[in-house]
Amino acid sequence: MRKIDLSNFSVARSETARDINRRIVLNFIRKHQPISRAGLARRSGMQRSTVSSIAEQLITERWVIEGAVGHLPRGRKPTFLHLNAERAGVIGVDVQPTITNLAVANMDSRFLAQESMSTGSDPMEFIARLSRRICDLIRAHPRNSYEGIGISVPGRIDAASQRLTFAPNLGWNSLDLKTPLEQATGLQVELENAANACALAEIWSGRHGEEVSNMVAVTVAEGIGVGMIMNGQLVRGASGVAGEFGHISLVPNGPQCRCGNRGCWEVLASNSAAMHYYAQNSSVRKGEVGSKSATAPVPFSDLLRLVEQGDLKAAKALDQMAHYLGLGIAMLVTGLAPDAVIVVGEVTRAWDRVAPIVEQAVRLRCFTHATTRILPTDPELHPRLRGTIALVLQKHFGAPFIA
Amino acid sequence: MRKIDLSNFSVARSETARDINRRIVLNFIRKHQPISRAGLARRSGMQRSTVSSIAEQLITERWVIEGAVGHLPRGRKPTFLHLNAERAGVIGVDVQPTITNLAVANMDSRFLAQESMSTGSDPMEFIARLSRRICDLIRAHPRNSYEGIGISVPGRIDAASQRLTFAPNLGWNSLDLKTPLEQATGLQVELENAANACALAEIWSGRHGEEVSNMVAVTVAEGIGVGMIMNGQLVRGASGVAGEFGHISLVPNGPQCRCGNRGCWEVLASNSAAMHYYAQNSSVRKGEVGSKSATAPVPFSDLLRLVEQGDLKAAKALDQMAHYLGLGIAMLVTGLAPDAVIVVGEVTRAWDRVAPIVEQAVRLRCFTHATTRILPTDPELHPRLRGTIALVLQKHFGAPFIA
DNA sequence: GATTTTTGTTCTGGACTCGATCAATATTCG
DNA sequence: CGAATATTGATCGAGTCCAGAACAAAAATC
Repeated sequence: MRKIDLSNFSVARSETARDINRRIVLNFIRKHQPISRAGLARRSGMQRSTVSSIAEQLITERWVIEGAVGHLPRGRKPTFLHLNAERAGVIGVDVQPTITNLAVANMDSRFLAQESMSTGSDPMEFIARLSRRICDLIRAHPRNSYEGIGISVPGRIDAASQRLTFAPNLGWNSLDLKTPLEQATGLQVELENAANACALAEIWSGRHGEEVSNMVAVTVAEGIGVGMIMNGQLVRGASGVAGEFGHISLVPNGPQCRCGNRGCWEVLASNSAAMHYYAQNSSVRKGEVGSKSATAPVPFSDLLRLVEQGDLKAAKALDQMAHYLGLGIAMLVTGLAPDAVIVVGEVTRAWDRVAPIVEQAVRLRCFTHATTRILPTDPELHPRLRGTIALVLQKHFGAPFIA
Repeated sequence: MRKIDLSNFSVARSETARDINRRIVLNFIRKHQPISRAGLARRSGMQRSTVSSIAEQLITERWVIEGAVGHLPRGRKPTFLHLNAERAGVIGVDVQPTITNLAVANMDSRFLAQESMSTGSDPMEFIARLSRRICDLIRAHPRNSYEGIGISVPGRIDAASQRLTFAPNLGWNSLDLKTPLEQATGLQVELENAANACALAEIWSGRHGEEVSNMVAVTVAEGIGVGMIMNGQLVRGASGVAGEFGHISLVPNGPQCRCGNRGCWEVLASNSAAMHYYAQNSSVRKGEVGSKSATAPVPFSDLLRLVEQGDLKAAKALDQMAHYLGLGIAMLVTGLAPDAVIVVGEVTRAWDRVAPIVEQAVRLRCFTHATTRILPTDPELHPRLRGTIALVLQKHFGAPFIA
C-alpha cells in the first residue's frame, strides 16, 4: 500500500478508467500475443464489449494490429491481435567511459541496428558528435516515427534538473545532456543511470516470471553500480543517488578507493580490482604479459582470455574478484531480499568459473535462505543497450500515474 | 513508473474513479483539516460539484464530519470538514521478546489507552492471554466500532501465509498469530515486522514533509531491524525478509553472531553490544556494578542511567555502540539514499551524546553528501505502537490498488 | 439597494464499464 | 441435411462518475 503524495498526484477524470484498462490490455497483448479479444476479456476480467472498444482504439492508434484468424474446435473463429512492432522506432545510447554504443530498436525491443563510437573526454564535443550520429541513424533507418531516445550513463541523474551529476568515471560534472540532444533531434530524451537501466530492462524483458517484482542489477566494470527494482518500480532515492552499494566498505582498512573510504566493494570486486590482483600476483615473477604489467595493467578482456587459456595467475585474480563480488551480492541479498540479482558486465563471460565462487560466498553469508537467484546477463544481448530501450518504452507500458 | 503485475491486478470499473478521488479527498482532509469543500476543490483540482458529492458520501459513511463555519472577508461562509476521529477505534499490539504493549487509538492515531503485559515463552499461551486482554480493552473502551488490530513483531511475516516466520529473538517459528486472534476478537489483524511498522508510522505521521517518500527506520534493541519505505511504499522483498541489514558483516572476523557470521552490524551496535562492551571494559576492574557483571550483564536501561550519572566506562561502551551504529547507518545512506533515517529504541534517550558520533561516522563514510537526515524518535511517543496503528489505518488512507 | 465575491447545490452532457442481446461462424448430433 | 450448441465480436441500454454551467445562499462593498 502506497502513501498518496499530495504534492504530486493526479485526480481521476472520466477518461482515467479507460487509461487504466487500456494499459492492462496493452500489457496482456504484449505478454500473450497473439491473443483474441475474447481471450483478453477472459484473462483481464473485463467485459468483451469493453475489450472490443479498447482494441478498436488501440488499432486506430496503431499500437495493435489484427493478424490471422485462429482455429477453434467450435464456434466463430477469433481474430488475433498483435503488438505493432513497426509503430515507431526507439533510439538507445549507452555511454561508457571509453566507448558509447548506439542502437535502433522496434517497439518490441528488437534491435534493427547497432553501432559504436568513442566517448572522448570533452563533453560538449561528445554531445555534438552524438547528435550527428543519432540523426544519421534515424535517416538510415526510416520509421513511421521515433518514440524517443533512452540514454544510460555511468553516473547519477538529478531528478529535478535531469542533469548528469556525479559521474566520476566520465569526469563530467553537472552536465545537461538532455536539452541539447532534444533540440538537435526533436525527440524526447530519457536519462538514467546504467545500473538502473539494466534493472529496468530485466524487469521488462519477460524472461523472469510475473511474480518477480523485486530485482537488483549489478553492473561490474571499472566500478560497480547497483540498480534496484522494488515493488515493480525503480528506486532512485533522494536526488537519484540510491544504489551506491559499490562504495560500501566490506574490508575496513582495505585498499584505498577514489571515494575516500577503504575496502569499498568496487575496489575489491570491479574489473579494475581483478586487474590489480593480477598485476600484484605477477609482479613477483614478471614476463607473463610482458614488462607492461608494472605500468599499464592488462585490460580485463585480456585477463579473461588468459583465464580461458589456463593461466593460473589470471584465474587466481579472477577468483579473488569473484569472491568479493559474492560478498557484495550477499550484502544485497541479506539487505534487500530480491527475487533475483542480475549481473551485468564482462565478468559474465567467465560465469562458469565465477558463479560457484559467488554462490558459495552468498551461501556462507546469507542465513536467510532467501529464494534469490543470481543470474548473469548474456553480453551478446547488450543488456545496457536493452536498458536504454526499456527506458523509453516503459512510459507506454507502465502502470498509470494515479493518486 | 511501475510495471503492471499481470498476475495480480485490478481492472478499472465505473466506480474506480470515485475510489481514487475519494482517497485523495480523504487525505487532503486528514492533512489540511479543517478545510472547506471549496478549499478541497482548489487544492485537488477537482470540480466543486465532484468534491461535494464525495464529501456527502464521506459524511454519510461517518469518515468526515461537518464542523464550524469559517469566516471570509467576503462571500458565503465555508463549512469546515474534519476527519471523524471517533469513527472507530484501532487496537495496536507491539510484541517484544519480554514485554508486549497494547494500545487503543482513535482514527487520528491518538492513544486512548495503553497497557503492557509480559510476553512469555509459550506462544499458544501468549495468544490466549493476548486475546483476553484485547477483548477486555475493547470492553473497557467502547467505540462505535473497531477497525482492526495491528501487530508488530520482532520477526518476519511470510506474505502468502501471513504466518510469523523467522523470529529468533522470540524463539517462535512458523506461528499463526493472525487466525486465532481474528477468531477470538472478530476483528481483522494486520501483522508486520516491527521495523517496517515503525517506518510506516513515520511516513504516515505527517512530521516529515510530503516530499519525503524514501525513508528507513532502524530499530535498535536486542538486535537491529531495518524497515524501508521506497517510493512511498513499504519494501518487503521476496518472502518478506527484506531489511536484514542487521546481519551484514561490517567487521570481518568480528564477534560471532547468532546468524553464523562474524562482525554483523547488530553484534556491534545493538543494545546487547553496548552491554557487552561495558562488561568487557569493567571486567578489568570489577565492582562498579557489583559482581553480577561477569554473569548477568547490566540491562541497557541501567547502562544509559550510568552514562547519565557520568560513569566513564558506561559512556565509553555507549560511544562504541554509537560508532558502529553510525557505520551501519552510513551503509544505509550510501546504498539507499533515503530522505531520512529514523532511529527507534532506548538509545535515543541518550541521543545528545550518540548523535554526534553517529553523524561523524556517516560523514566519514558517505562521500555523496546526500541530504539524508538522521532523526531519533521520542520513546515517550511509543513509535512501535504508533506503527501498529498505522498498519491498520493505511488501508483506508493509502493509494488505491489499481492496475 | 445594487454589485461583487465566495460557497455549496443542482442539472446536463460526455466518457466509460457492465451486462444483455444479437449476428456471424463453425462444429456436432439427431 | 437440418437443428442444436458453442464461441466470437458488435451493438445497445443502464448505471456510475466527472466536468462545467447555472443557480441559490450568504456576506461584504460600493
